[in-house]
Amino acid sequence: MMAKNTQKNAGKAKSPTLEDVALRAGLSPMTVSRALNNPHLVRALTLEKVREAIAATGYIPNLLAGGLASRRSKLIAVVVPQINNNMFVDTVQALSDRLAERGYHMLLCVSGYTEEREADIVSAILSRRPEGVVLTGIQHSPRLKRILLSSELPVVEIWDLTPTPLDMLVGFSHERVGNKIARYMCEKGYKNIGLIWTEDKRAAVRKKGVLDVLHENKLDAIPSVSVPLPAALSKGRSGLRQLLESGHQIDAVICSSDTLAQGAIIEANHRGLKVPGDIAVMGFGDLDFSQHHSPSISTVKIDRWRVGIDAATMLADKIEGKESIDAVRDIGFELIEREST
Amino acid sequence: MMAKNTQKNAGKAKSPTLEDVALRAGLSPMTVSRALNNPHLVRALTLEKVREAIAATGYIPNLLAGGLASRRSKLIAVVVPQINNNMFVDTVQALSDRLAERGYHMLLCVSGYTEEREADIVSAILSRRPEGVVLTGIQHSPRLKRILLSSELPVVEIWDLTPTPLDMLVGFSHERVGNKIARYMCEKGYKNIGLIWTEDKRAAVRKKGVLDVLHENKLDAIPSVSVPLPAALSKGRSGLRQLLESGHQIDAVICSSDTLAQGAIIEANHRGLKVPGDIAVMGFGDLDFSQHHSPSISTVKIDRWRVGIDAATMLADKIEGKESIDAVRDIGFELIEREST
DNA sequence: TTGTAGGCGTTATCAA
DNA sequence: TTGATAACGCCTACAA
Repeated sequence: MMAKNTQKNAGKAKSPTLEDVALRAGLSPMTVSRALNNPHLVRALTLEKVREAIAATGYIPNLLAGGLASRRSKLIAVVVPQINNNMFVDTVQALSDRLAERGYHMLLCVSGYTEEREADIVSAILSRRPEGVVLTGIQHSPRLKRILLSSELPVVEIWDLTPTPLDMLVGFSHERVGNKIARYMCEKGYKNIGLIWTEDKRAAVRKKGVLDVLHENKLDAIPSVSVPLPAALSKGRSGLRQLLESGHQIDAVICSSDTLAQGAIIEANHRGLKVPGDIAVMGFGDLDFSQHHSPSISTVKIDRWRVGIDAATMLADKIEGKESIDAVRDIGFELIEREST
Repeated sequence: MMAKNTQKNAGKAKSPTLEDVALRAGLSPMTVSRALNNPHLVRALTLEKVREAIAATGYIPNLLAGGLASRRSKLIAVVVPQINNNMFVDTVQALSDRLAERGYHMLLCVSGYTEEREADIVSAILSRRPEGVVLTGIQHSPRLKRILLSSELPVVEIWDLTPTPLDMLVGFSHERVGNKIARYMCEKGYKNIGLIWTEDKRAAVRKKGVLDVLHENKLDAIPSVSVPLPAALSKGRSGLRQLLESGHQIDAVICSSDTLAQGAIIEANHRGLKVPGDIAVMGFGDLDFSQHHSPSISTVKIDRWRVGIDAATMLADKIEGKESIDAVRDIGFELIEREST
């Protein structure tokens, strides 16, 4: 297959361009471009020639050039604190899938849990000229807010709720989740409740929601163990151990995630304590295993998939000028009672 | 802040360009570009002027333009069958981290488990002109191989092993994993072994590795339950149930993943069977929970993090002309004996 | 150490 | 329905 390169760079086999295709098809580059991007503006026969020429040359469009000229990168930046987190990962996958359907590619960035790093990462990623940004949470550094606002990019914040998002939002109220869990535990009659909690901000809001309601119900001085991120089964075990060995009487523990809850249950069983007979365990997240664990784990279910789908859809719609009705979407949550409580 | 736009587009506030920065700094665009990309070629005072002008204009480089001109996109395409898989997700995170350190961004694509879709996705992503590609596994469609080979891009295949990779590779031998597991189980004296296995290709190779050795040891007609992807705790439970109810005598089960193993253990306990007393359980992957489960789960550990780190490093090195010694890196694996066997 | 000229591969725009 | 022309914003190569 002879390379039909222009004279100048006879050496390096550069990948074929629109011009190469046009030459081969006996058309102008513009017509080929049109055939690719607006086929309905091109005669069927021409389309056919273009198809043939593309196949023959092995042409692959250059979206760097295309994006530069059209000012449409078809790129969405997605920023999450970490990928290897059971809660986020389903959302990311949903985002990726739906964005692909809509013709966008996903640039995935990991920000860790500090606002400064998030700001650095987003400002770096803006040089790719993404057409939209997905941010996790509603807490961002002032610098990041400024950059994003002045960029006028569509932004979706996910996994939290506020009446005043940067732009759009899909999430739920962590405080209300906490309230609901606490109310439920009180109604079940638990009197000596302990907490095993990770240290991130959203979890802290859920904790506040829990404590507020417990206090309303005259339950004070709630023993609480704080464990570092990431939430892991081992920390659920050590958390319960600490709680029990602190000398408090405990008839129930509320955990900031199902993973911790699973750890607590395993530790309880290991010590010969029955769940929920001797000690009840409540989780959060409704992870895959919670339903099928033994005992099955009471928890709060978040539609993680929907968060991703909605975020991608809202973004794509806004980019394409289809203004959707709601800029703030509360997807709610559902408390699921199972065997562990 | 007056916009110093050129006359033509007085309307839309376009984001500032190198030229805007240059004007403000009283320099040429080229010098500003140099200050950004090769600061050591620029006088300190000039550098300072540039910094000031960038801050004042709020300049954000345009990597679409930069990439087009320099033919360096600083983009790496990463293709995995699914993100929400406990095995891949750590590797992806490691990839993302290390690539960021090296100055690359990650374009993450989900291919599912079919070769055709993988080929479609990669050929689409090539239009972003990535400088390297990470592919999961060593099975690819002929079309994809052709495209990749003719693109002359650095490619790293991960999570499997072959003496003849497309380009570079970091992984391990699934067959040898299977061999080792089977040998171990035989040495422990288990005679009535059942299998609970998912259906993906790499798992199938491990299964073959297991069966080969079992047959060598005169263990034939191994009862085996096949479960659909994704591996989930529930399928471990139902898998064991099927195995037990099929009428076979079972003193041990080997599972294609720790998640299935955990499910099997839970099901066993649920039925009043002791693990490993009545039935031993072997997993694969050494997931987070395996060590802290009760009983702790015997498994094979893969350094998932290292796969990502190495893949990113090999790619970056190759792109930057630092040829590394080994194009094929076998990271091996480690059988970890724990309580469940 | 800095600047000039030209081109990277595509698309918007307008003309034919 | 197709084509010519001029950007898009930056960098390579070379000149000063």
